[in-house]
Amino acid sequence: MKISTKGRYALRVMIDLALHDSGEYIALKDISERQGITVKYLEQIVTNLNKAGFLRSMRGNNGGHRLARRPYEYKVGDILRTMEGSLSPIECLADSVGDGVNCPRSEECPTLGFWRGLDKVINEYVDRYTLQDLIDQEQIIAGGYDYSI
Amino acid sequence: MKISTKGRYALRVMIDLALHDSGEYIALKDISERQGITVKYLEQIVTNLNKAGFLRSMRGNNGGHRLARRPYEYKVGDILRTMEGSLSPIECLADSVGDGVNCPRSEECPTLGFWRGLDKVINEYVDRYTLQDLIDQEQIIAGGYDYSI
DNA sequence: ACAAAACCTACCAGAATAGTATGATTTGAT
DNA sequence: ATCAAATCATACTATTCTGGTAGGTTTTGT
Repeated sequence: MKISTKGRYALRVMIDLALHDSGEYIALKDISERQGITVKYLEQIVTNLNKAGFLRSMRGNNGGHRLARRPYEYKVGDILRTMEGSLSPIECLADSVGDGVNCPRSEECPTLGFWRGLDKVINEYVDRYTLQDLIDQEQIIAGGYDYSI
Repeated sequence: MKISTKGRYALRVMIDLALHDSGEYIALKDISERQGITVKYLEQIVTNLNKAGFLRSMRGNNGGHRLARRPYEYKVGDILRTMEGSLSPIECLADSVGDGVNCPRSEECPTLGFWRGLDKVINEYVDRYTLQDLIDQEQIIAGGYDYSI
């Protein structure tokens, strides 16, 4: 029941891109230095995010990546599902239909309802957060908002 | 983000034991036939459940296993955590402390709060259900309660 | 004594995870 | 035109996890 590094790192990449958004493209090299993730591994992650339409990328010199939309327009759930494939706790809820009826035991399965409920609370939770929410958290930690003044 | 077969099967074993509870010990062979899981694999699962104190087991002829308590006294979450080790979505929340502070980045981690929340909704959900709830579900499916009369 | 059953330990094949390696292609700047 | 920086594409690899299988030992009721 673990989120893979791809999912966790993807979130960090998106936050990094948002925090350093200056209109310019941001090179993986820069993200790598800040996040401590190798450029080669970042390439895999960024490729996924790119295919999902989350980024604008530019090849060549001075190329790089930047967010395609504004932070509050990304649901954390969408980012995670893109990387993880599905957040369903069991396989039969992860298929295209997603309601578990393709399992031969579904008719008589006493646990199906329970699993559907777990699937629901997980997905509803991750969809309650946007990238902006995580950035706000970062700002608070970094002292960006000092309410003590 | 998947529950392993061990966790899913354990739930089925517990339900099976509850439904066939006659005061006698129930042999793995019987559970195997009903659930379609090999005796050898069941041994692994039952060993875990036993160590957690969930079962009363008897060796030798006419031996077997039965529930140590009554179905409503088992939280589904306890059964799953026993088999999965932890239901935490990320490693740093799965340790003994369980609050993520042993990660060197925890101080500056903008996602920690988010992950803690996910951990919370998952564990709170699975702890809202008892084994009895799953059995009731089974009874309904099997037509055990026919309110139409 | 015997048979049935749990218990214990070890082994194994395949998949997933978490990367690493190599090189091709594109592009802006000089 | 050339060069360097960067993405893009593909392949490889080591380790761990998953989902079992196998063989033998011990216990116990009859």
